[in-house]
Amino acid sequence: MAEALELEFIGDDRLAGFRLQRLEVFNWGTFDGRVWTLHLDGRNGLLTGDIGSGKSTLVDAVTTLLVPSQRVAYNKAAGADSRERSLKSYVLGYYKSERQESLGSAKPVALRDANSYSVILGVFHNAGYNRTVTLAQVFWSKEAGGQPARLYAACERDLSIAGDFSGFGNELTGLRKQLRTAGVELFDSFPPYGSWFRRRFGIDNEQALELFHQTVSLKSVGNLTDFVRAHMLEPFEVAPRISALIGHFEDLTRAHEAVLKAKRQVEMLEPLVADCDRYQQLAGEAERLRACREALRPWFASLKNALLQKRLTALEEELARHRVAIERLEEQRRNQQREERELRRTLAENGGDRLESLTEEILQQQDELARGKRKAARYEELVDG
DNA sequence: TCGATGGAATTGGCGTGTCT
DNA sequence: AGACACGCCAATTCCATCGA
Repeated sequence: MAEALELEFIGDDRLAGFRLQRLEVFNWGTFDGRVWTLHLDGRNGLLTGDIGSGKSTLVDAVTTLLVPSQRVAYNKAAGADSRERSLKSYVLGYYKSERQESLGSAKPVALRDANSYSVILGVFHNAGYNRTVTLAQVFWSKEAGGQPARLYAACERDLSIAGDFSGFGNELTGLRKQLRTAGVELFDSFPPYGSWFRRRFGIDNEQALELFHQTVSLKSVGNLTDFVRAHMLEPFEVAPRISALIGHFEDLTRAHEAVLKAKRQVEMLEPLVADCDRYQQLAGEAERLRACREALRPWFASLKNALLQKRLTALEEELARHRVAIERLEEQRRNQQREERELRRTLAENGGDRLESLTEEILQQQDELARGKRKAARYEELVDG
């Protein structure tokens, strides 16, 4: 059934942006038992085939890689009943229904059982920036009858199912370890996986993927206006938008008031700043003058010191001069003493003793004379009396 | 339109392996 | 031996879908 598919290339668009390079599926729907690869090399492709040959199965593989699971509705492209296709049906490989004789109800027949696992892998390449991103998802049955468990894997290089998603033994833990060692990012849920590849692909809006999903899986668009409204326009909530506008306006008003207040504050503070500057200048000046005043005493002391030194020198010179004068006078005195002694000696030698006795005699005669005069005067008085 | 339902995502607990 | 990362599991919450 799967072999009946054909892929032909139409046109050759400019290979800009991230484009699907290769799609690989393993145990996906009716693509059973080996790795099935679709080489697109980033070009547009036209998938043709008979009814039920697996066209939408491949398209759903791409959808599953890029769209969160709760959004995926596998029945859209096939236009079939919602119960016909599900993730479980792809993983287990339902290919027909068998009417059960005992119950009379239809039961799907699976290609695989719960012991197998499935891998879908897409390699995307951006020729403009030479970047490659591989997205892959691994599915396995956790419990019989339940929904398949899944592991999301993403890596910024070219991976393949044969090279990276096989040969790990029976346990999924081995696969986790193997992928982690190879530098592959693993995710347990879609949101982190989705944001990982959206960041790499440069898709900043989740709605873009929603639109992609809708356009991939829709066969016809009944009402274009509704379609555009539902999938291409952001939902527009008026009330919160208005309240946000009012809030924004109030914010602006508050900001304006804050600016005015700040301006007033600046105006009021500017003289203060000038005063502060003036104060600082005056304080510096006062400090400088104070230091000068402090320096006056030593300055004058040094001046006085210099003057005193000068005076000391002058006095020392004067002292020396006086010493010389004293010496000279001393010499003179000694000479005169010698002369005096010479004269005395000469005097004594030339009757000096006689002169002395004559002097004594003169003094005695003068005393005698005075006594006589006093007696005469007494006599006169008595006579008269 | 609304409640029921089921699946997906999230969160917290527990066990295990690895590294220091 | 203890700290830490990781995986697994169960309980809970969230969300989309379906049917009355």
